[in-house]
Amino acid sequence: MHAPYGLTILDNCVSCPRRQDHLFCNVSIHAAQRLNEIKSTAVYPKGAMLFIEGQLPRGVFVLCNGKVKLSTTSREGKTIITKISESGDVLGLNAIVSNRPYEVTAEMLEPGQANFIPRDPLLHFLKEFPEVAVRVAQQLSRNYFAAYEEIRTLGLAASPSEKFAKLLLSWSSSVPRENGSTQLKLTLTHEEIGEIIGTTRETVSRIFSEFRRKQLVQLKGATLVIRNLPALEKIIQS
Amino acid sequence: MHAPYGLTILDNCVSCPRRQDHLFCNVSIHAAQRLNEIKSTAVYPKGAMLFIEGQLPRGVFVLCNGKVKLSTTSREGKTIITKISESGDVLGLNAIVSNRPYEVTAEMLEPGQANFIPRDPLLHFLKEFPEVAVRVAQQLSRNYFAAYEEIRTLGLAASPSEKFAKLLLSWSSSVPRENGSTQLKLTLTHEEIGEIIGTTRETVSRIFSEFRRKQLVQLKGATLVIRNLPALEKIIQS
DNA sequence: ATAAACCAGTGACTCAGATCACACACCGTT
DNA sequence: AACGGTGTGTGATCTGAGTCACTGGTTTAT
Repeated sequence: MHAPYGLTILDNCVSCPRRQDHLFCNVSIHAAQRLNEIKSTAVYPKGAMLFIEGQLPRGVFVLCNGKVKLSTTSREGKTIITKISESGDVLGLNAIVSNRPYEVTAEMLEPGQANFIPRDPLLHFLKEFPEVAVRVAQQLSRNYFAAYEEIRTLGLAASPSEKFAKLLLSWSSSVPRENGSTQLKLTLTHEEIGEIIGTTRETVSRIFSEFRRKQLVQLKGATLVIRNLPALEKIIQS
Repeated sequence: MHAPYGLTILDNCVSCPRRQDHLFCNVSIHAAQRLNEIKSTAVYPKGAMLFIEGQLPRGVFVLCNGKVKLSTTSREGKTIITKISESGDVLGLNAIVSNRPYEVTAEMLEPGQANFIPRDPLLHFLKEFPEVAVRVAQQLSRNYFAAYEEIRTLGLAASPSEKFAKLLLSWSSSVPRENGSTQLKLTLTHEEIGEIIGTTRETVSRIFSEFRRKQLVQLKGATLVIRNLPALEKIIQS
């Protein structure tokens, strides 16, 4: 266990600019102390599985840094990625609240640190701090809306191009824009992008080529420059 | 207002066999009394809209009888049906909890009665009865899992045939089975079935024909007889 | 009773995207 | 340097399901 035990959830989060939004990173001092008692911190390597679809829920993971891929796989081996989680996200919450098996697999996309809170202490904690329980309910509701958005995308969006444009825009909205174009690190493979928007690797490759040809995006090494936001918006129009 | 005001939520639900499962139909006597004070009951005709996608949330509807179609529509006019709600379901809960616009449109598929609980009194009620609030959280979690199931169906299921088979099986699971075949009233049009499984009216028609040809199902008037459950299961296999 | 809507079924045609099959670039290993 | 592994780019081909068009049946309105 070479994890930095000196750090606490509070400590971790003090420096985080989005702390206010984070379910377990912005609670009363008493609640935070309690959380520190029941949590355990660990660093996970790239590729580590925090939990696997179908497992009985052991607890939740609060991601401190790094990215996590949430995915589900059919019997035939087809995989869809439902979300790329970032720091501050609470993983496995739905499974804990309703005591059902994890509905997704959570895999570290890059090395990172996470706090684990076991099921029973967590439920006990929520009874002790009802104000946090309310925020849990709101988080569940937010999860629902995210899932709902995905249903709309899968069920209503027409072509892979549209979905890809939508994905690029959702990425660009999380980074600052500078005179109409945004820049971001592209960490996913075409295969993974395909699993997000529900198409094949080849199709992603082709759409990508097409977007570059049309000067909508530009690729410099691993850095993706989105040069024409309006044109992407126009592709979506839904 | 020709609604049967004499009935209360409690009264309505006493005779309901699935009452135990229903969020607001199985609460303490005190909570029930409080609910009766803040609810109002009405009967809605077929085609009535309880609420519409995008509206600010006014409150929740507890469905007493009848069926309700929950759907969402894209700008281009394509519609998907996300759920057919039945008696006991609470509609609009997510919108109330997170105070966002209704994410779906709720339309009566057949005439029926519903209790309306306005937003503010409901939130107040939940503070007054935390044990009900916990059940609300669990209901939200259940809603999430239902949405998640839909994502899996839309994202992983391959062909319309598979999805239709899946739908038939989900229908058949809610009615008793008699020596391997189940019977149910078919109330939806092919168009609506298409909006559930994400395909066109014509394709539904063709798949339906195919299933009849293969003796998987049989149609007697508005009664659908599912004769070969195992074969349908085999079509899904995901 | 008749018209007007709506619903169901089926053929013919088309095309977007899945599938298959390569070629090539890049990177850490031995 | 040669190697296997992984990711990317693009042609060629195939096919499932969307679209269009029409028929006939059934329910609702006037």
